[in-house]
Amino acid sequence: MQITRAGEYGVLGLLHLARRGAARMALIDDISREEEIPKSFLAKIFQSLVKAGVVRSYRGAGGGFALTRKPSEITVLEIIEAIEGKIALQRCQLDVPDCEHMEGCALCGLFERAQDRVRDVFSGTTLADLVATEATLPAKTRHTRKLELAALK
Amino acid sequence: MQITRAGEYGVLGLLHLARRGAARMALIDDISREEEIPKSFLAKIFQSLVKAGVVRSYRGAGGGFALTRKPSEITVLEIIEAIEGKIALQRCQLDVPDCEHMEGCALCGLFERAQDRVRDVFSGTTLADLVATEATLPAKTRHTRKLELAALK
DNA sequence: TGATTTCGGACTAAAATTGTCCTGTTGCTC
DNA sequence: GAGCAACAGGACAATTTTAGTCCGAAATCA
Repeated sequence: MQITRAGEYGVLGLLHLARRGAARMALIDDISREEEIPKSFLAKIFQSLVKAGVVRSYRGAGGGFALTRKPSEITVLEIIEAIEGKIALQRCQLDVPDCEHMEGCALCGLFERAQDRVRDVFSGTTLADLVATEATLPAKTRHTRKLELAALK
Repeated sequence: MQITRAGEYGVLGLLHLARRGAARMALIDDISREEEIPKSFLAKIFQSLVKAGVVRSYRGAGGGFALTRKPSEITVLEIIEAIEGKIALQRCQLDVPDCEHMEGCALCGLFERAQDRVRDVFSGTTLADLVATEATLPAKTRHTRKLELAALK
């Protein structure tokens, strides 16, 4: 299992929330429009994040989503695993023992080490870190970036 | 892109060659039987490895495959990337600029760091290392392992 | 020549990804 | 409590990727 769009969109959506300050609410509709993520797909993704306790949802008029914690207390690992399940480079590494390789499985050990490095990186990065990084980068809108890419082709 | 069976089978196949000593040849047919990998799939995988210069092929009667270098000079990274292309956690990281995220793409930077850690692990491990690791592990045949797993269910 | 073995491309089935859609359910406000 | 606003959740569908299969051709050896 790798990082799919679902995971990417999830981080992007939460990043949106993190940017607008602590407990401010936002509508799925607004997030999807501003981040250019398909609305119904994002809605589905946020359901997982609610279940995982990363965001709270408020129904009804005036509702929306808000982070349950400070951005500095939410790691990227937590977000991605809430959406995609445990990160695994290989089926070897999944919960249920499902690997039936050769002797003792030297390969599984290797995959496990690689995967642990990935988890290290993701667990060591919070939403607050990403927001801070953004601030140091040239602020291009996603739309501008798209135009640039189109021009390259 | 993650590690698929193709990559796994490739490493397993080469490991088989590495175990039987330096330049000894082996038939696809034997490797596939002993490692329990579908033959025509493995054949296809080995074609990529030939192209990448990791193994040499000899056609005709008495032919087969042999490593072109010592197992200690062949890294797992090289094998996997020969088969699956460059390892990338996300389309962001692929050759062609294909990412069109928001401002400056803090996420892409993060994915890149994670992916670099994976490549570190794989480029730091050679076939010889894997063979050595196997020697320290309880030698179970793949078949035995399968039976154990079946018993767990 | 004939047996053996890889080469390479076309093809296919199954699974995962990436969505859409529709029918709730909840909660707010008048 | 009527009606609207917003999320919840399941069924469904299109596309892409994975995981192979198959077969004819080319090379090599005896």
